Amino acid sequence: MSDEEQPPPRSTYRHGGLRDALLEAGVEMAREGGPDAVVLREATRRAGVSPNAAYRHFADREALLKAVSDACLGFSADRIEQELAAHPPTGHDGAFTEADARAMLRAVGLGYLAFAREEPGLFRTAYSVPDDLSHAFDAGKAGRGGRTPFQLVGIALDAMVETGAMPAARRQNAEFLAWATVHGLGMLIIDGPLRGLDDRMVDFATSRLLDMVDRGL
Amino acid sequence: MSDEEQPPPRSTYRHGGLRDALLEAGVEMAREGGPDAVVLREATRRAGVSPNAAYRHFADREALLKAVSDACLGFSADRIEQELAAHPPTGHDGAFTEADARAMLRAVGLGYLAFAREEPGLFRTAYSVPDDLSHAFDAGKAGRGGRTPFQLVGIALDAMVETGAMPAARRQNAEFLAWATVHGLGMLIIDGPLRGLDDRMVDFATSRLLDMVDRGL
DNA sequence: GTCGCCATGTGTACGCTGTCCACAACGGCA
DNA sequence: TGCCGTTGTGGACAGCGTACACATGGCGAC
Repeated sequence: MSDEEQPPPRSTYRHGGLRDALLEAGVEMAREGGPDAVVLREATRRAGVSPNAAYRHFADREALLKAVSDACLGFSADRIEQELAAHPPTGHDGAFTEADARAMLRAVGLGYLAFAREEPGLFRTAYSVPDDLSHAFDAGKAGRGGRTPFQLVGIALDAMVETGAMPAARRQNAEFLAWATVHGLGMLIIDGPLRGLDDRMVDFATSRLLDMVDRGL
Repeated sequence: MSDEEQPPPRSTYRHGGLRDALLEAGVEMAREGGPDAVVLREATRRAGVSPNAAYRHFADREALLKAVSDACLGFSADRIEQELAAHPPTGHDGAFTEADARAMLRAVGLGYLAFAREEPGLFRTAYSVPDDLSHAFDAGKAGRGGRTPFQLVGIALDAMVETGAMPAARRQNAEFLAWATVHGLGMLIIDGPLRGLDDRMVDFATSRLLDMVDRGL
Protein backbone atom coordinates (compact mmCIF):
# COMPACT_ATOMS: atom_id res chain seq x y z
CA MET A 1 0.00 0.00 0.00
CA SER A 2 1.16 3.45 0.72
CA ASP A 3 3.23 2.44 3.72
CA GLU A 4 6.81 3.24 2.94
CA GLU A 5 8.88 0.30 4.11
CA GLN A 6 12.11 1.24 2.43
CA PRO A 7 14.08 4.13 3.85
CA PRO A 8 15.28 5.11 0.40
CA PRO A 9 12.48 3.36 -1.50
CA ARG A 10 12.35 5.53 -4.52
CA SER A 11 15.12 7.97 -4.56
CA THR A 12 12.80 9.21 -7.24
CA TYR A 13 14.82 12.11 -8.29
CA ARG A 14 15.88 14.52 -5.64
CA HIS A 15 18.05 12.77 -3.15
CA GLY A 16 18.12 15.57 -0.67
CA GLY A 17 21.42 14.95 1.04
CA LEU A 18 23.49 13.33 -1.63
CA ARG A 19 26.67 15.14 -0.79
CA ASP A 20 26.52 13.98 2.79
CA ALA A 21 25.58 10.47 1.72
CA LEU A 22 28.56 10.26 -0.61
CA LEU A 23 30.82 11.60 2.08
CA GLU A 24 29.57 9.08 4.58
CA ALA A 25 29.98 6.25 2.09
CA GLY A 26 33.49 7.50 1.40
CA VAL A 27 34.33 7.51 5.09
CA GLU A 28 33.07 3.97 5.42
CA MET A 29 35.23 2.80 2.54
CA ALA A 30 38.21 4.66 3.95
CA ARG A 31 37.65 2.98 7.28
CA GLU A 32 37.81 -0.43 5.65
CA GLY A 33 40.67 0.10 3.25
CA GLY A 34 42.31 3.49 3.54
CA PRO A 35 42.46 6.20 0.89
CA ASP A 36 42.82 3.88 -2.09
CA ALA A 37 39.57 2.18 -1.15
CA VAL A 38 37.61 5.37 -1.62
CA VAL A 39 36.00 4.69 -4.95
CA LEU A 40 33.68 7.19 -6.52
CA ARG A 41 31.40 4.76 -8.30
CA GLU A 42 31.04 2.61 -5.23
CA ALA A 43 30.05 5.66 -3.20
CA THR A 44 27.27 6.50 -5.65
CA ARG A 45 26.19 2.87 -5.59
CA ARG A 46 25.89 2.93 -1.81
CA ALA A 47 23.95 6.15 -2.04
CA GLY A 48 21.60 4.52 -4.55
CA VAL A 49 22.39 6.94 -7.30
CA SER A 50 23.96 6.90 -10.72
CA PRO A 51 27.75 7.35 -10.99
CA ASN A 52 27.63 10.77 -12.58
CA ALA A 53 25.45 12.22 -9.86
CA ALA A 54 28.58 12.56 -7.77
CA TYR A 55 29.91 15.19 -10.13
CA ARG A 56 27.18 17.59 -9.06
CA HIS A 57 28.80 17.70 -5.62
CA PHE A 58 32.47 16.92 -6.18
CA ALA A 59 34.65 18.08 -9.01
CA ASP A 60 36.29 14.68 -9.28
CA ARG A 61 37.38 11.72 -7.20
CA GLU A 62 40.19 13.76 -5.71
CA ALA A 63 37.73 16.28 -4.37
CA LEU A 64 35.68 13.55 -2.75
CA LEU A 65 38.79 12.06 -1.22
CA LYS A 66 39.79 15.46 0.09
CA ALA A 67 36.41 15.86 1.77
CA VAL A 68 36.69 12.40 3.29
CA SER A 69 40.19 13.23 4.45
CA ASP A 70 39.01 16.39 6.14
CA ALA A 71 36.27 14.45 7.90
CA CYS A 72 38.89 11.98 9.11
CA LEU A 73 40.94 14.84 10.54
CA GLY A 74 37.84 15.81 12.47
CA PHE A 75 37.50 12.28 13.85
CA SER A 76 41.13 12.41 14.82
CA ALA A 77 40.47 15.64 16.70
CA ASP A 78 37.51 13.99 18.43
CA ARG A 79 39.67 11.14 19.62
CA ILE A 80 42.27 13.55 20.96
CA GLU A 81 39.63 15.57 22.79
CA GLN A 82 38.33 12.35 24.28
CA GLU A 83 41.78 11.58 25.63
CA LEU A 84 42.12 15.10 26.95
CA ALA A 85 38.82 14.73 28.77
CA ALA A 86 40.07 11.52 30.33
CA HIS A 87 43.04 13.36 31.82
CA PRO A 88 41.55 16.51 33.32
CA PRO A 89 43.78 19.00 35.09
CA THR A 90 44.21 18.36 38.77
CA GLY A 91 44.26 22.04 39.68
CA HIS A 92 41.18 23.81 40.97
CA ASP A 93 39.19 26.61 39.37
CA GLY A 94 40.90 26.23 36.06
CA ALA A 95 44.41 26.70 37.34
CA PHE A 96 46.99 24.66 35.48
CA THR A 97 50.05 23.21 37.05
CA GLU A 98 53.16 22.29 35.14
CA ALA A 99 52.25 18.65 35.56
CA ASP A 100 48.84 19.37 34.10
CA ALA A 101 50.40 20.88 31.03
CA ARG A 102 52.66 17.89 30.58
CA ALA A 103 49.70 15.57 31.01
CA MET A 104 47.81 17.56 28.41
CA LEU A 105 50.52 17.28 25.82
CA ARG A 106 50.82 13.61 26.62
CA ALA A 107 47.09 13.15 26.22
CA VAL A 108 47.21 14.75 22.81
CA GLY A 109 49.87 12.29 21.76
CA LEU A 110 48.03 9.36 23.27
CA GLY A 111 44.80 10.32 21.56
CA TYR A 112 46.54 10.79 18.25
CA LEU A 113 48.14 7.36 18.45
CA ALA A 114 45.02 5.72 19.80
CA PHE A 115 43.18 6.97 16.74
CA ALA A 116 45.88 5.57 14.48
CA ARG A 117 45.58 2.16 16.10
CA GLU A 118 41.80 2.05 16.40
CA GLU A 119 41.04 3.42 12.96
CA PRO A 120 44.07 2.82 10.76
CA GLY A 121 42.07 3.30 7.58
CA LEU A 122 40.73 6.67 8.66
CA PHE A 123 44.12 7.68 9.99
CA ARG A 124 45.88 6.94 6.75
CA THR A 125 43.16 8.72 4.83
CA ALA A 126 43.36 11.77 7.06
CA TYR A 127 47.01 12.32 6.26
CA SER A 128 47.12 11.00 2.71
CA VAL A 129 45.96 14.13 0.97
CA PRO A 130 48.66 16.73 0.46
CA ASP A 131 47.94 19.89 2.35
CA ASP A 132 49.79 22.82 3.78
CA LEU A 133 49.87 25.01 6.82
CA SER A 134 47.54 27.62 5.41
CA HIS A 135 44.68 25.17 5.76
CA ALA A 136 45.60 23.67 9.10
CA PHE A 137 42.77 25.52 10.80
CA ASP A 138 39.99 25.03 8.28
CA ALA A 139 36.69 24.44 10.03
CA GLY A 140 36.09 21.37 7.89
CA LYS A 141 39.01 19.65 9.56
CA ALA A 142 37.76 20.31 13.07
CA GLY A 143 36.09 17.83 15.33
CA ARG A 144 32.89 18.28 17.27
CA GLY A 145 34.80 20.49 19.68
CA GLY A 146 35.50 22.88 16.84
CA ARG A 147 39.24 22.41 16.94
CA THR A 148 41.57 20.74 14.46
CA PRO A 149 44.27 18.31 15.60
CA PHE A 150 46.86 20.95 14.84
CA GLN A 151 45.13 23.43 17.10
CA LEU A 152 44.95 20.91 19.91
CA VAL A 153 48.68 20.37 19.84
CA GLY A 154 49.14 24.11 19.89
CA ILE A 155 46.89 24.51 22.90
CA ALA A 156 48.81 21.89 24.84
CA LEU A 157 52.11 23.53 23.94
CA ASP A 158 50.82 26.94 25.03
CA ALA A 159 49.95 25.40 28.38
CA MET A 160 53.48 24.01 28.60
CA VAL A 161 54.94 27.47 28.16
CA GLU A 162 52.46 29.16 30.48
CA THR A 163 53.22 26.81 33.33
CA GLY A 164 56.93 26.93 32.72
CA ALA A 165 57.19 23.32 31.60
CA MET A 166 58.86 24.50 28.43
CA PRO A 167 61.03 27.54 27.79
CA ALA A 168 59.15 30.12 25.76
CA ALA A 169 62.10 30.42 23.42
CA ARG A 170 61.36 26.92 22.16
CA ARG A 171 57.67 27.47 21.65
CA GLN A 172 57.77 28.71 18.08
CA ASN A 173 56.92 25.97 15.61
CA ALA A 174 57.14 23.38 18.35
CA GLU A 175 53.93 21.94 16.92
CA PHE A 176 55.98 20.58 14.09
CA LEU A 177 58.29 18.66 16.37
CA ALA A 178 55.59 17.20 18.56
CA TRP A 179 53.38 16.39 15.65
CA ALA A 180 56.11 14.87 13.53
CA THR A 181 57.21 12.60 16.34
CA VAL A 182 53.81 11.23 17.09
CA HIS A 183 52.77 11.08 13.46
CA GLY A 184 55.86 9.11 12.61
CA LEU A 185 55.20 6.54 15.25
CA GLY A 186 51.65 6.25 14.02
CA MET A 187 52.81 5.50 10.51
CA LEU A 188 55.36 2.97 11.66
CA ILE A 189 52.74 1.23 13.76
CA ILE A 190 50.02 0.90 11.18
CA ASP A 191 52.00 -0.02 8.13
CA GLY A 192 55.62 0.37 8.91
CA PRO A 193 58.03 -2.00 10.57
CA LEU A 194 56.19 -1.86 13.88
CA ARG A 195 53.17 -3.50 12.35
CA GLY A 196 52.20 -6.66 14.09
CA LEU A 197 53.91 -5.85 17.35
CA ASP A 198 51.68 -6.77 20.25
CA ASP A 199 49.79 -4.07 22.06
CA ARG A 200 52.05 -4.11 25.04
CA MET A 201 55.13 -3.34 22.99
CA VAL A 202 53.34 -0.60 21.12
CA ASP A 203 52.17 0.89 24.40
CA PHE A 204 55.73 0.80 25.62
CA ALA A 205 57.11 2.43 22.51
CA THR A 206 54.39 5.07 22.74
CA SER A 207 55.24 5.81 26.31
CA ARG A 208 58.94 6.10 25.61
CA LEU A 209 58.32 8.30 22.62
CA LEU A 210 56.22 10.67 24.69
CA ASP A 211 58.94 10.67 27.34
CA MET A 212 61.39 11.68 24.70
CA VAL A 213 59.23 14.55 23.54
CA ASP A 214 58.73 15.64 27.11
CA ARG A 215 62.46 15.64 27.76
CA GLY A 216 63.62 16.97 24.47
CA LEU A 217 61.11 19.53 23.37
CA MET B 1 79.82 -16.92 -14.64
CA SER B 2 78.76 -15.54 -17.95
CA ASP B 3 79.40 -12.11 -19.24
CA GLU B 4 75.89 -10.83 -19.64
CA GLU B 5 75.70 -8.08 -22.15
CA GLN B 6 73.24 -7.25 -24.86
CA PRO B 7 74.75 -4.74 -27.26
CA PRO B 8 71.53 -4.36 -29.26
CA PRO B 9 68.29 -3.85 -27.35
CA ARG B 10 66.81 -6.57 -29.48
CA SER B 11 63.21 -7.01 -28.54
CA THR B 12 62.70 -9.88 -30.90
CA TYR B 13 61.28 -12.29 -28.41
CA ARG B 14 63.45 -12.89 -25.43
CA HIS B 15 63.90 -9.64 -23.64
CA GLY B 16 66.67 -10.85 -21.43
CA GLY B 17 66.30 -8.54 -18.49
CA LEU B 18 62.61 -7.84 -18.43
CA ARG B 19 62.27 -8.03 -14.69
CA ASP B 20 64.92 -5.41 -14.18
CA ALA B 21 63.49 -3.27 -16.95
CA LEU B 22 60.06 -3.33 -15.37
CA LEU B 23 61.54 -2.51 -12.00
CA GLU B 24 63.47 0.40 -13.40
CA ALA B 25 60.41 1.71 -15.20
CA GLY B 26 58.49 1.36 -11.95
CA VAL B 27 61.11 3.32 -10.05
CA GLU B 28 60.96 6.07 -12.65
CA MET B 29 57.20 6.30 -12.35
CA ALA B 30 57.43 6.29 -8.57
CA ARG B 31 59.96 9.09 -8.75
CA GLU B 32 57.54 11.22 -10.73
CA GLY B 33 54.33 10.48 -8.90
CA GLY B 34 54.72 8.27 -5.89
CA PRO B 35 53.30 4.79 -5.36
CA ASP B 36 49.99 5.43 -7.11
CA ALA B 37 51.85 6.38 -10.27
CA VAL B 38 53.48 3.00 -10.68
CA VAL B 39 51.26 1.42 -13.25
CA LEU B 40 51.84 -2.05 -14.52
CA ARG B 41 50.76 -1.53 -18.11
CA GLU B 42 52.83 1.61 -18.40
CA ALA B 43 55.86 -0.26 -17.13
CA THR B 44 55.47 -2.91 -19.82
CA ARG B 45 54.97 -0.18 -22.39
CA ARG B 46 58.24 1.47 -21.36
CA ALA B 47 59.95 -1.87 -21.54
CA GLY B 48 58.59 -2.36 -25.04
CA VAL B 49 56.65 -5.44 -24.19
CA SER B 50 53.05 -6.59 -24.04
CA PRO B 51 51.12 -5.99 -20.80
CA ASN B 52 50.87 -9.63 -19.85
CA ALA B 53 54.58 -10.19 -20.05
CA ALA B 54 54.86 -8.59 -16.62
CA TYR B 55 53.01 -11.52 -15.09
CA ARG B 56 55.95 -13.81 -15.84
CA HIS B 57 57.99 -11.83 -13.33
CA PHE B 58 55.50 -10.36 -10.87
CA ALA B 59 52.41 -12.02 -9.46
CA ASP B 60 50.43 -8.84 -9.77
CA ARG B 61 50.74 -5.08 -9.57
CA GLU B 62 51.19 -5.26 -5.84
CA ALA B 63 54.22 -7.47 -6.24
CA LEU B 64 55.76 -5.01 -8.68
CA LEU B 65 55.06 -2.15 -6.31
CA LYS B 66 56.64 -4.08 -3.47
CA ALA B 67 59.79 -4.62 -5.53
CA VAL B 68 59.89 -0.92 -6.41
CA SER B 69 59.35 -0.04 -2.78
CA ASP B 70 62.26 -2.24 -1.71
CA ALA B 71 64.48 -0.59 -4.30
CA CYS B 72 63.47 2.80 -2.92
CA LEU B 73 64.46 1.69 0.56
CA GLY B 74 67.84 0.88 -0.89
CA PHE B 75 68.12 4.37 -2.39
CA SER B 76 67.19 5.78 0.97
CA ALA B 77 70.00 3.80 2.55
CA ASP B 78 72.38 5.11 -0.11
CA ARG B 79 71.47 8.69 0.70
CA ILE B 80 72.00 8.05 4.40
CA GLU B 81 75.40 6.49 3.78
CA GLN B 82 76.31 9.47 1.67
CA GLU B 83 75.50 11.78 4.57
CA LEU B 84 77.46 9.57 6.92
CA ALA B 85 80.45 9.75 4.63
CA ALA B 86 80.16 13.53 4.63
CA HIS B 87 80.47 13.57 8.41
CA PRO B 88 83.36 11.23 9.15
CA PRO B 89 84.44 10.65 12.73
CA THR B 90 87.06 13.06 13.97
CA GLY B 91 88.87 10.45 16.02
CA HIS B 92 91.97 8.70 14.75
CA ASP B 93 92.47 5.06 13.92
CA GLY B 94 88.79 4.27 14.09
CA ALA B 95 88.29 5.51 17.61
CA PHE B 96 84.89 7.07 18.18
CA THR B 97 84.25 9.93 20.50
CA GLU B 98 80.89 10.70 22.01
CA ALA B 99 80.60 13.67 19.68
CA ASP B 100 81.29 11.37 16.75
CA ALA B 101 78.44 9.13 17.75
CA ARG B 102 76.07 12.06 18.06
CA ALA B 103 77.22 13.32 14.67
CA MET B 104 76.58 9.88 13.23
CA LEU B 105 73.05 9.70 14.50
CA ARG B 106 72.49 13.20 13.26
CA ALA B 107 73.86 12.30 9.86
CA VAL B 108 71.46 9.39 9.62
CA GLY B 109 68.57 11.72 10.30
CA LEU B 110 69.87 14.33 7.90
CA GLY B 111 70.32 11.78 5.17
CA TYR B 112 66.88 10.34 5.75
CA LEU B 113 65.25 13.76 5.51
CA ALA B 114 67.42 14.84 2.61
CA PHE B 115 66.16 11.83 0.71
CA ALA B 116 62.58 12.72 1.54
CA ARG B 117 63.07 16.23 0.23
CA GLU B 118 65.13 15.35 -2.82
CA GLU B 119 63.07 12.38 -3.92
CA PRO B 120 59.61 12.72 -2.42
CA GLY B 121 58.12 10.24 -4.85
CA LEU B 122 60.64 7.55 -4.04
CA PHE B 123 60.38 8.33 -0.34
CA ARG B 124 56.63 7.92 -0.30
CA THR B 125 56.91 4.76 -2.31
CA ALA B 126 59.52 3.31 0.00
CA TYR B 127 57.23 3.53 2.99
CA SER B 128 53.89 3.01 1.32
CA VAL B 129 53.93 -0.76 1.27
CA PRO B 130 52.95 -2.37 4.56
CA ASP B 131 55.79 -4.32 6.05
CA ASP B 132 56.91 -5.54 9.41
CA LEU B 133 60.01 -5.90 11.50
CA SER B 134 60.75 -9.41 10.36
CA HIS B 135 61.71 -8.06 6.96
CA ALA B 136 63.57 -4.97 8.09
CA PHE B 137 66.89 -6.53 7.18
CA ASP B 138 66.05 -8.12 3.86
CA ALA B 139 68.94 -7.78 1.46
CA GLY B 140 66.57 -6.43 -1.18
CA LYS B 141 66.00 -3.35 0.94
CA ALA B 142 69.70 -2.61 1.37
CA GLY B 143 71.64 0.04 -0.47
CA ARG B 144 74.93 -0.36 -2.26
CA GLY B 145 76.63 -0.52 1.12
CA GLY B 146 74.67 -3.64 1.91
CA ARG B 147 72.77 -2.10 4.80
CA THR B 148 69.10 -1.17 5.13
CA PRO B 149 68.00 2.17 6.58
CA PHE B 150 66.90 0.36 9.71
CA GLN B 151 70.34 -1.13 10.17
CA LEU B 152 71.99 2.24 9.73
CA VAL B 153 69.94 3.75 12.52
CA GLY B 154 70.86 0.81 14.68
CA ILE B 155 74.56 1.22 13.99
CA ALA B 156 74.44 4.88 14.94
CA LEU B 157 72.58 4.07 18.14
CA ASP B 158 75.10 1.38 19.03
CA ALA B 159 77.83 3.97 18.68
CA MET B 160 75.88 6.28 20.97
CA VAL B 161 75.83 3.63 23.66
CA GLU B 162 79.44 2.59 23.17
CA THR B 163 80.70 6.12 23.59
CA GLY B 164 78.43 6.81 26.50
CA ALA B 165 76.33 9.34 24.66
CA MET B 166 73.24 7.38 25.57
CA PRO B 167 72.55 5.20 28.59
CA ALA B 168 72.55 1.53 27.63
CA ALA B 169 69.27 1.06 29.42
CA ARG B 170 67.57 3.14 26.78
CA ARG B 171 69.12 1.38 23.83
CA GLN B 172 66.51 -1.33 23.36
CA ASN B 173 64.10 -0.45 20.58
CA ALA B 174 65.48 3.05 20.43
CA GLU B 175 65.44 2.61 16.65
CA PHE B 176 61.71 3.02 16.79
CA LEU B 177 61.90 6.37 18.51
CA ALA B 178 64.60 7.81 16.31
CA TRP B 179 63.03 6.46 13.19
CA ALA B 180 59.51 7.54 14.03
CA THR B 181 60.62 11.07 14.76
CA VAL B 182 62.50 11.57 11.57
CA HIS B 183 60.00 9.67 9.47
CA GLY B 184 57.19 11.80 10.80
CA LEU B 185 58.94 15.01 9.90
CA GLY B 186 59.59 13.64 6.46
CA MET B 187 55.92 12.93 5.93
CA LEU B 188 54.87 16.34 7.21
CA ILE B 189 57.36 18.01 4.92
CA ILE B 190 56.48 16.29 1.70
CA ASP B 191 52.72 16.18 1.90
CA GLY B 192 51.71 17.29 5.33
CA PRO B 193 51.20 20.75 6.72
CA LEU B 194 54.87 21.64 6.35
CA ARG B 195 54.63 21.42 2.61
CA GLY B 196 55.59 24.60 0.88
CA LEU B 197 57.67 25.94 3.71
CA ASP B 198 60.86 27.43 2.38
CA ASP B 199 64.08 25.48 2.66
CA ARG B 200 65.41 27.56 5.49
CA MET B 201 62.43 26.85 7.70
CA VAL B 202 62.59 23.17 6.90
CA ASP B 203 66.29 23.13 7.70
CA PHE B 204 65.54 24.84 10.96
CA ALA B 205 62.77 22.41 11.87
CA THR B 206 65.05 19.52 10.95
CA SER B 207 67.80 20.85 13.15
CA ARG B 208 65.49 21.36 16.09
CA LEU B 209 63.99 17.94 15.64
CA LEU B 210 67.40 16.32 15.70
CA ASP B 211 68.26 18.37 18.78
CA MET B 212 65.16 17.00 20.44
CA VAL B 213 66.13 13.45 19.63
CA ASP B 214 69.62 14.07 20.88
CA ARG B 215 68.35 15.49 24.16
CA GLY B 216 65.46 13.17 24.68
CA LEU B 217 66.55 9.80 23.48
C1' DG C 1 -2.11 29.77 -10.58
C1' DT C 2 1.23 29.09 -14.38
C1' DC C 3 5.53 29.11 -16.42
C1' DG C 4 10.19 28.75 -17.08
C1' DC C 5 14.73 28.22 -15.11
C1' DC C 6 18.45 25.71 -13.50
C1' DA C 7 20.22 22.71 -9.98
C1' DT C 8 20.28 17.99 -9.73
C1' DG C 9 19.76 13.63 -11.39
C1' DT C 10 20.13 9.68 -15.56
C1' DG C 11 22.17 7.26 -19.80
C1' DT C 12 25.53 6.38 -22.89
C1' DA C 13 30.15 6.15 -24.16
C1' DC C 14 35.30 6.28 -24.14
C1' DG C 15 39.82 5.20 -22.72
C1' DC C 16 42.38 3.45 -19.12
C1' DT C 17 43.46 -0.05 -15.73
C1' DG C 18 44.52 -4.94 -13.71
C1' DT C 19 44.05 -9.60 -14.80
C1' DC C 20 42.46 -14.15 -16.96
C1' DC C 21 42.77 -17.32 -20.84
C1' DA C 22 44.63 -19.68 -24.85
C1' DC C 23 48.34 -19.77 -27.98
C1' DA C 24 53.30 -19.03 -30.07
C1' DA C 25 58.17 -18.94 -30.27
C1' DC C 26 62.61 -19.72 -28.52
C1' DG C 27 66.42 -22.28 -26.26
C1' DG C 28 68.33 -25.77 -23.42
C1' DC C 29 68.19 -30.70 -22.53
C1' DA C 30 67.16 -35.64 -23.71
C1' DT D 1 66.96 -34.26 -33.45
C1' DG D 2 62.97 -33.55 -31.12
C1' DC D 3 60.70 -32.23 -27.01
C1' DC D 4 59.20 -29.16 -23.44
C1' DG D 5 59.27 -25.58 -20.13
C1' DT D 6 60.10 -20.66 -19.98
C1' DT D 7 58.87 -16.40 -21.66
C1' DG D 8 56.52 -13.70 -24.54
C1' DT D 9 51.81 -12.28 -27.51
C1' DG D 10 46.81 -11.43 -28.43
C1' DG D 11 42.23 -11.09 -27.19
C1' DA D 12 38.77 -10.42 -23.73
C1' DC D 13 36.43 -8.84 -19.57
C1' DA D 14 34.97 -6.15 -15.68
C1' DG D 15 35.66 -2.01 -13.19
C1' DC D 16 37.27 2.54 -12.85
C1' DG D 17 37.10 7.91 -13.62
C1' DT D 18 34.92 11.06 -16.37
C1' DA D 19 32.93 13.77 -20.57
C1' DC D 20 28.62 14.85 -23.09
C1' DA D 21 23.83 15.08 -23.93
C1' DC D 22 19.43 14.77 -21.95
C1' DA D 23 15.44 14.44 -18.30
C1' DT D 24 13.15 16.03 -14.31
C1' DG D 25 10.95 18.71 -11.07
C1' DG D 26 11.09 22.24 -7.14
C1' DC D 27 11.04 27.17 -6.68
C1' DG D 28 10.70 31.94 -7.63
C1' DA D 29 8.70 35.50 -10.96
C1' DC D 30 4.87 36.89 -13.10
